[in-house]
Amino acid sequence: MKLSIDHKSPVPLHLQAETLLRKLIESPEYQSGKLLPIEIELAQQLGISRTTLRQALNKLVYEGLLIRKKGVGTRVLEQRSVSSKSKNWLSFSQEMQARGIVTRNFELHVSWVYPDERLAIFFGINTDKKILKLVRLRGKTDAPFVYFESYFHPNVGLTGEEDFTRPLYEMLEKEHAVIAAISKEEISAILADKFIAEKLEYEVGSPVLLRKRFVFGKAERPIEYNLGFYKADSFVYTVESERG
Amino acid sequence: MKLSIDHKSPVPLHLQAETLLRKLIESPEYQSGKLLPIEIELAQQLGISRTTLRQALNKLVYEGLLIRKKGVGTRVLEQRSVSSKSKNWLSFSQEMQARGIVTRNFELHVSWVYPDERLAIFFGINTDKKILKLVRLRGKTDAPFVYFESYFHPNVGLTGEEDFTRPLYEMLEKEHAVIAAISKEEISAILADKFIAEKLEYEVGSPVLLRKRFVFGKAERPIEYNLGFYKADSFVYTVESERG
DNA sequence: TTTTATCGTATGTACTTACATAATACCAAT
DNA sequence: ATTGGTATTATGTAAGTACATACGATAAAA
Repeated sequence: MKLSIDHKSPVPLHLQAETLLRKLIESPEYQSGKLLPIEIELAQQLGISRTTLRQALNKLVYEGLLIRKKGVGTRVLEQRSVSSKSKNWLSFSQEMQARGIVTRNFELHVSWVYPDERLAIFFGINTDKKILKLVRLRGKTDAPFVYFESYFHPNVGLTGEEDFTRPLYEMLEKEHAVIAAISKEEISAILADKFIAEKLEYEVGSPVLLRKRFVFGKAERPIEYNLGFYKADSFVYTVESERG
Repeated sequence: MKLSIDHKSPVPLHLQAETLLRKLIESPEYQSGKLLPIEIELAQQLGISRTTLRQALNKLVYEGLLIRKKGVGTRVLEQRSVSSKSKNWLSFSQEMQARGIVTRNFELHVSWVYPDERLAIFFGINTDKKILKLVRLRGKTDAPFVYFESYFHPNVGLTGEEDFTRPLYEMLEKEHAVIAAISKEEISAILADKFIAEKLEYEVGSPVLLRKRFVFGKAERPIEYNLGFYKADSFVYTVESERG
């Protein structure tokens, strides 16, 4: 495999090295356990210093993709792969439909807001760039059980005039050619504060399942950040996993 | 705060710097958002080079504990809680070990009990057949954060005299030729009752993440039912999924 | 008062050099 | 065949230097 780095590129050398290393890691040759090229040789081959290369290597080692041994070399860490039923993760409406639950929107609000710092970091934008915020209160026909706040990366191209009653990712795909490919979620338990209690017709201090979802398109580009506040008595999150 | 590094120590300077930085990160002074000492000054103060200090800083930034801005400085990002990835589901000890979290058992009880009806159904046995119940209170070295109750199918062959301080599924595999192949989990939010609050050194009514795990061996034969009650302020459940 | 330009600050990138250390290979001695 | 010593190999640690760049503060201009 021809390895090269573009010294004229504005992309920092250590980041290009990282990208290249990730490709090596993915190749069957190194997946099999063969040692990667030694640091000195690879650095020379790429025309960068060993320090710069190690900067990239350090990150991959820390990420658990590579393992190094003094006097031996570097190789790809064997990873046990696991298939998970959450592989076909869905938008809310698709999820509820799959469970046979008829739902409806109680509230829907679209607005443009400045992201806070954490959100700006996730999207890789400045805090002075407005982004689209979508608020929905949803539930079964008789009562709401989840309050959503979604924020979208500007590059998704949403105008605010889209039909948000449709399944979200279906609409993104059809109208904006944006594919929601990866979802990373954090599930935690909190207590309903006054605001959430009011929205969910719930008591202050009652248990709420907070579901933070980071949605990425192709090439792990962030497209959506989604918060879901679920009445705990109306919602259980399920996950099924298998050992590789 | 007096900052110092032992230049005579066998511990690498960058690791000592990392440890020190973690203490700074934990202190209320910097938790509030105040900028850390600038790199040049801190390096000089510690008697190490800026490069060595940056090695430690890089790790903490990558870990999401710190955020840096050119021309501005470095400060603490909101500290992330303990999380679990279902992608590689593991026993508790393996999970924590993978995260570099040192844990210990605060309590461990083994007993034989009659299953209730739901449990009997899950195991496919009668309610008059005693099963092994394992109770553990676990956490970081300073305080517990999760209370476990586990029940095992009689066919697993547990005697009650096993070493339950070892990683559970490893022990099952080695001593009973039982492979934990599939895990199905239900995550929900509840409030700490008197019993759980007492165990977790928590306040009654505080949020708790309840994690019910159904573990199956080969051919989907049930082998374990596990309840985990996690202090919500100490635990976030994470899931990563990809569209098929 | 607002806008623009400039400057200072602190981090980011990159390199070179030097030495330490763990693992392995090889060879000699038994 | 086994054991112990040595050399080689590749990573690990550390320092110092130089310059680039983003951010915020300040002053000048409009």
